[in-house]
Amino acid sequence: MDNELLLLSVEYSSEYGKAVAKLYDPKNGSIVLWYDNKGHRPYLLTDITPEVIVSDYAQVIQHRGFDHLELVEKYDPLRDRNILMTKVIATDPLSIGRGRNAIRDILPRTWESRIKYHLCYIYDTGLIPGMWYKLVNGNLRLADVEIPSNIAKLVEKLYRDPKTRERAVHWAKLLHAPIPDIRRIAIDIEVYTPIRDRIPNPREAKYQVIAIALASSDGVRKVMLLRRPEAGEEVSRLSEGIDLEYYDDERTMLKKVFEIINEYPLILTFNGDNFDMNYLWHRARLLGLSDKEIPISIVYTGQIGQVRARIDPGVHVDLYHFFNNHAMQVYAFKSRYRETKTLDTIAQALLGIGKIKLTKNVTELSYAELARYCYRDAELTLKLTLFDNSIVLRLMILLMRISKLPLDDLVRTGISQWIKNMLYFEHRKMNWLIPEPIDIKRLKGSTKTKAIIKGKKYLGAIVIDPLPGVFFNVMVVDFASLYPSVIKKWNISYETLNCPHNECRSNKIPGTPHWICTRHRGITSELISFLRDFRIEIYKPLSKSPELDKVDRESYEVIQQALKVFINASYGVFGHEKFPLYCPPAAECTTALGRYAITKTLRKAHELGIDVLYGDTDSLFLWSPSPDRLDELLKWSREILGIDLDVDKVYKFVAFSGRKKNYLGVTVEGILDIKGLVGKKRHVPEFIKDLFLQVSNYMSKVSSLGDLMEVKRIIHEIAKDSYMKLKKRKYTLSELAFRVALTKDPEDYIKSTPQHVKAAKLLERYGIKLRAGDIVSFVKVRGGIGVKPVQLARIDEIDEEKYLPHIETTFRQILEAMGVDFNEILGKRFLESQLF
DNA sequence: GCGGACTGCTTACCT
DNA sequence: ACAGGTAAGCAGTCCGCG
Repeated sequence: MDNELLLLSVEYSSEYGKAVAKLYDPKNGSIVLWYDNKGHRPYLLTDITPEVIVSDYAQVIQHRGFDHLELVEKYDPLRDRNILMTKVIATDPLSIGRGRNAIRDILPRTWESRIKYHLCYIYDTGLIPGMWYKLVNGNLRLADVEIPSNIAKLVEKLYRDPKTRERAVHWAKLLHAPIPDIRRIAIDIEVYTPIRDRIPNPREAKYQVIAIALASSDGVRKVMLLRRPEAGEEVSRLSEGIDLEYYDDERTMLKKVFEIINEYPLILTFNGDNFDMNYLWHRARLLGLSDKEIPISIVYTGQIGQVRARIDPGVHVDLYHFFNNHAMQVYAFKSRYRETKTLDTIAQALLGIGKIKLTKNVTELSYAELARYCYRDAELTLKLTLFDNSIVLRLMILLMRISKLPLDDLVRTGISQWIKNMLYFEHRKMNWLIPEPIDIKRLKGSTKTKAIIKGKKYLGAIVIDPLPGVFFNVMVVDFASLYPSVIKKWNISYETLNCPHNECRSNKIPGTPHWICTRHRGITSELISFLRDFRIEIYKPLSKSPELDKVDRESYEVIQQALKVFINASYGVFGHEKFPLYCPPAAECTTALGRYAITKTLRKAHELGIDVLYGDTDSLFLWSPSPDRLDELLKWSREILGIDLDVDKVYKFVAFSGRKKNYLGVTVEGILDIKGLVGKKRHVPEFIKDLFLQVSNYMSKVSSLGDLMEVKRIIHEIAKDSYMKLKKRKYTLSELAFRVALTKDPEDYIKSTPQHVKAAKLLERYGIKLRAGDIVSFVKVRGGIGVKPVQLARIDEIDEEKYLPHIETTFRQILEAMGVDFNEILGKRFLESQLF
């Protein structure tokens, strides 16, 4: 790895008027800047010929940013033909498409004119963020990557066609290039505020920065403090080994922190875009520092209120955005921090430590207290990238390589941007014209199936009605990555769907009137195939292989996770109207084929005499299938259907309540698996969850029908007990609280006012304002509007009767699975006699 | 004016 | 700013009722 540099980011330097690459040099842990040296310029494409531009659109030529015109040939994937287009080249990105009179707005039709310049530069140069480069004669050259022999063999086996194999090898290199542990520093600031609980406005930056904490991967543990007489005694070092530096002058302190920022390739913050970096920039300006002295620049993105703090020469990684990415929460971190998204909750979930709890305002803290508090935040921010062998940073680098996005863009955008960029990169690589959404819409038509849910665009998956009851020895088989597999096998892509060739029209997708191209391989189909194959055939098995050592298994696991993020969203984006390659009929075909696969398999199972108890989208629950027949079914699926069907789980028993997406099972390993039962839902009161947990524990020990009878008795006991406790007010308010999330701000509920919103509005009268995303804790009370937020309720106001139906449904779901009526266990009469 | 039947809204979940 | 399908509880409305 001599002299190799890792590409972290590509940006447009308005100072130099050209693209600049930011590369990481692991030798000294610093940033190397590289400026474009080929005179690459921003441009757009149009179908207007140069002659007509000159004659009819002279404003283009006269535009202050106009450079020149070129005629280029492009492949138009929607019409399957090569076309000539005019490339209008400008001197700067703004002239192409920002502000009044941009060239984009002069011409009637343009293509590729909304692509950010720095991304356009990546597509044209083929630079891959996250990869290693060498500086050769002033140019960046991709460093070669050695693929381990076991992987190379697998790739060779999977891909026979030489051209495809070459592409596969390229992907393998992306995934296998070494990942360095990048030197980084986390920053957190505290600001003086005269009013308690009021967050200072960074745009005004009216108050002093009183503390700046720094925690770095190379051992910096420091807090810079502004001298304030009221903050008590000056300590130079905290017992935890944190150095404290005192400054009389805020301006000097900021200059010092900027010097430190300048030295690091990666600057980590938690919400630094909106607060810390934003505040520092405005404050530094207010204190008279010049732009040259401030390594931060504030970029207002298109969206209102969305601010981005750029740092030079390093890269600013705001972890708040990354950890709020839905895909990361669901796939990579298994919903370990689903509800709230503060530094405290995320750190608590992933690191096991939270923020320091304050009882006073930061302004009232002593130097030591303030430093400790502030440092903890910086430390947590740093540790979020250090835990599990820097898994978060490793994941980011892999995601950069797959998406081709610079690190700063990657951490701030969601999966649809990642997939978009990956596909755009591929289009440009093959000299394909990137289609405009309107053209896809016009040429591909609309969806033809009817969704079950009102307001949805097309029919989705099938859920088989479960047979209520308890079943022993249940085997769950499922298709490995059903939708991506379908997309691969049936060549689904926006351009292959309803393609312009007459001979393809008969290649219908079952259950739809759509057809798929037989001439060409679809671009999205091929790309998703690679990601799918690499995950399913290579990295997932290897990550579990006992023959490999722990370090290898772990690194394969990260690769597997990174691929999963893309694969799992690969179908959904085509049904998402904001996705620039939005193509709902393509998504419709994918689900149609998913239904086709599951129904065919269901039929085959029947033929083989296997009882199917339940199924959802891509899975079937088989009741005690004989090994021969099971094997035959799996083989049939692979050979005839062409999709891998595998055994996913084996249950000792499963209890189906008769409702869809609602069952409880215990695996042969003794793991309790609960799906969709209310007792598990986040919002139900703690005391009900606890009752449910008690029953679940007994359930997990069940191994015979006799045991089930015992469970019935226990449910009776637990329920009776709970009624008594409820009546005697033995539960605390907190145990009785429902915890429901606001999906919008309270005032935005127009059509109806749900209970949690009523509670939130009551709270508002006491000056506690809840917003979208916050969780409202409320209890049910007698009189008034029937609910009160826990903060305002008293235990004697509780309306016990309103809790009974909730206890009932919780147990009913379990009891109905056992074929027992709830009233049989605890009849209504019992309740009336006992309770009221 | 009141209650049951119904629809619609909202949330949390499943794949 | 990935998708659709399902369960549950409550809000709001309609309708019939001398």
